[in-house]
Amino acid sequence: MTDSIPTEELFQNAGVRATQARTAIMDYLVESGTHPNTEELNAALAEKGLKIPAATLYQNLEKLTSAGLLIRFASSDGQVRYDANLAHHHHMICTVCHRVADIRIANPLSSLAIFDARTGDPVLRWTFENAEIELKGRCPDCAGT
Amino acid sequence: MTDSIPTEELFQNAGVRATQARTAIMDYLVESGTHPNTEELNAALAEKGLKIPAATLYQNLEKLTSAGLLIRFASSDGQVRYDANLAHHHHMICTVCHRVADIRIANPLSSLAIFDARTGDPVLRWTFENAEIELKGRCPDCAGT
DNA sequence: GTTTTTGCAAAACCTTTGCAGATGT
DNA sequence: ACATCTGCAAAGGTTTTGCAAAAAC
Repeated sequence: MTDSIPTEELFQNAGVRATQARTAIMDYLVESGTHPNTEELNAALAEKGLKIPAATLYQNLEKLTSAGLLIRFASSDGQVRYDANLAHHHHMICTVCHRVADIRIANPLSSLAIFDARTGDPVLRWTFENAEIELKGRCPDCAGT
Repeated sequence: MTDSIPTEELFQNAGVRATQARTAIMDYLVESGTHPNTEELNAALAEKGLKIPAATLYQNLEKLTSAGLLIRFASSDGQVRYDANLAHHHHMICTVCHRVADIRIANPLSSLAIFDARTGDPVLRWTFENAEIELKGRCPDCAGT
């Protein structure tokens, strides 16, 4: 785990101005470690007393994403989500409480036994670049229920 | 590979009427083995001379999905896509030509070495249900370029 | 003949854009 | 002071809804 760099400094290094809305968005994503969509993000900030207009929110998310301070991705349900964890990682999603945990999978891609789903033949002639893996299951709190 | 069941029969078993648009959608997805979004699907059917209004297309995709004849999923770019391959499988996407291949991964979930991306600790206390894996790389045709 | 589906038009929804005033550097 | 950002209003694109005519069973 890396030491956290102050948000101000992050913004300065990236050439992005430190405005109230922007700082709040970034801080929330870093501190909560969550992966909200715009609606969830807006709700979370509203609870903290910060109402950000839709246009401003979208503009900031675009800015922070293109500046490389956030990652934008889509979960398998199609929701566009934002993530302050820039290191390559995967997600594990609780099917009960929908908690999302960031995970690292140590197995190398080359250890995967990949077959063509139609023919059953091994898939040999592709070159692999990366994988996005979404695991679903029950988190410790929900596993017992 | 299972033998293909006639579309008419599939519809009858699922209690879904066999209309022209619906049959064309289903046949196209089965025959092409592709995973189009609505726009691509509409374009493909238009090329075959079948122009389906947006409302009808959406209604049919919803009907076929809820009847269990199609699977709806979102690729990591956020596009909602439809798939007539009902067997559990994953996708491998060419980063050059965007071809999508259906793949099966033989390794059991339990063989994955999963660590918490924040703490580095092994993730032990979750129960796993399934995984959605999207591999990216280059297909045989594009690997050489 | 009854129920479902089509396909038009309208509505709802999410995201982007234009721009004047406010804010950050 | 200058460039950027905010936030309102308006536009754009996609998906859903209402409903009368058409088609399927």
